[in-house]
Amino acid sequence: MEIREEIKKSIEDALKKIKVKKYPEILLERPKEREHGDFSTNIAFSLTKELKKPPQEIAKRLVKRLEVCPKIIEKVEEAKGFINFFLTEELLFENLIQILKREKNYGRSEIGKGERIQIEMVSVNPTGPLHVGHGRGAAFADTLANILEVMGYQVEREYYINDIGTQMENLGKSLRVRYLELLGEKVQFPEHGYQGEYLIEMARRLKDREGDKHRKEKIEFFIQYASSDIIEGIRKDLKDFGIRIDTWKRESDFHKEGKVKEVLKNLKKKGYLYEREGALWFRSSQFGDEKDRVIKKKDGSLTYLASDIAYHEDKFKRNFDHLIDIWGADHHGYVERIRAAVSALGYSKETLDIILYQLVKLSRSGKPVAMSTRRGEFVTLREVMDEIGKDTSRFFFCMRASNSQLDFDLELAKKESPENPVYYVEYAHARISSIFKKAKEKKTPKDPDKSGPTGQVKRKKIQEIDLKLLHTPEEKSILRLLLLFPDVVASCARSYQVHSIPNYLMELASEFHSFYNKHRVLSEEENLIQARLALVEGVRIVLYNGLKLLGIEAPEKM
RNA sequence: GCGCCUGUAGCUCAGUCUGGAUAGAGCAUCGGAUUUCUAAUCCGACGGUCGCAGGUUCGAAUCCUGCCGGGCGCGCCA
Repeated sequence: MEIREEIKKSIEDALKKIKVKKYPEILLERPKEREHGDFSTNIAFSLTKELKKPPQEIAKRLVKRLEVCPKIIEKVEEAKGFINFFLTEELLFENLIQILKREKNYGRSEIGKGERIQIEMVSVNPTGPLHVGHGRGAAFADTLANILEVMGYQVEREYYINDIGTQMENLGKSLRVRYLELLGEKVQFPEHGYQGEYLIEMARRLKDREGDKHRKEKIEFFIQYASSDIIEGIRKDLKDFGIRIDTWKRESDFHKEGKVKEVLKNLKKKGYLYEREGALWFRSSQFGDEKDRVIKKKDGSLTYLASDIAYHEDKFKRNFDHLIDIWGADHHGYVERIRAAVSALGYSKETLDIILYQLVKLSRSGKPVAMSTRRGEFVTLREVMDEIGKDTSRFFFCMRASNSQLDFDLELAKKESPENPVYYVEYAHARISSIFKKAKEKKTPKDPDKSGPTGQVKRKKIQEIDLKLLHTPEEKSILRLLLLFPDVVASCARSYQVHSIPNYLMELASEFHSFYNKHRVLSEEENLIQARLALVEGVRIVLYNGLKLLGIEAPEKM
């Protein structure tokens, strides 16, 4: 990152020298072709209009005036109007040393400056177990949170529980019916009831434990029983899926504490509420929403919007620097009304970002798996975890951009074959660990420092290792890729995306496997062994750090 | 009907924000590689009118408009 800044600055200096004052932001991209260098800029193209010269000419003039630090840049060239920069070996070696020194901290940065970010994640209604789609949201949110933490933000992960309202009523009614059915009564199933198998099982557990003593119990009992049972299940699912939740907020608390009433009063005072057709409306259309929204129904009960507004106001009052809501795409109709509410309450829209993730299309060996929440037919996160495993599932969930649908083939994910990218990355890590194990065995008692695992590489004083011995194309490729890792993480943090991490790891694993096939680490030549051990240790550290961001274990052997 | 997301190789997708070099991977298919650190690996080949049509531009997968296909949502359900 410092390197990019350094190059940018030198370009700016050169621009000044040729007396160009106005220019767009200088973009450094990573060229597709190796011959085009490590970084390149198209700045000359953007100046053609102003200077009325062809890009080649502008680029040539710039190159002539460019003064770059020779420790970083070995060569600068003009090619078809582009300016290409080639990094020095020295820099690549220095970076490897940094990786070995910083280990788990390689890739970290202080860009976040300790700013506080609150992430609202998962927040599924406790009316049933988490399903695959929620798993994607959870894996995505958790990974993004990890990335932001590594970038120096203080992240608070929060789950908001809608534990009251119509849906809870329906849940309670449904459980009651299932319970009474088990006691042999014939009862009409509620119209909007939850038909899932899990409620029948829940009823059975209740009956097995406590018999028929709840036969005459009021609906509140069943709501209470069902929701706490489900919430416990959700907590356990998330925990086993490696998702950390720092704070659990309950909708009912906002009511109890009078915060919902308070926020309504506030909105009313500002003139953003009005009555029509017996209901109370929020004037959200005034803030960019398509239409106004009901906030209190004709029957006097409040909609979820009311408490959601109170919840968001509560977030603002807790003084976070940024707020991020991560929702399933099926909630996108909700985005504008929440943003409207934020504006209406007088808070900055910029502080709140709402990220939507698209749904998961589940299949098995290419055949789609039908899902319907209404009929209670869905594949739960628990089932996926049991069948596929936490790590593989998390990798798949984070592999695709969040705003495109995710195809998830259960059979493919389960396969331990080349079709499955997860093993490919893990295998690279395991192979490296295995090299170190071997190296340790080779160690002779007379000369314990000659070769060995990480500890030995470090003890031997990294500076003494002759990294210049790493000169093959495969080794160079790896060194260049390692240099990119901090950039990849930073770019994820900027764009609130995570899929570049798995993609990067696959690329790094691929470069490593190529190297491994062509060259031997534990060769005859002691200095070369040391240099290569340092190199693969660098790869191992980066693979480890990347997998860690995804919440995945890095296996020592497979 | 309206709104959001999406359409790139046989399949799954990067690349689109910030327009640039012959459009990249993986899988599948075909052909090869291991007496040596894990073959869950490697090397090579094949494969694309970037949904379609216009427009802007020296230059468009990328920006604009229209159309077509897929997903999701659409006033007192969440």
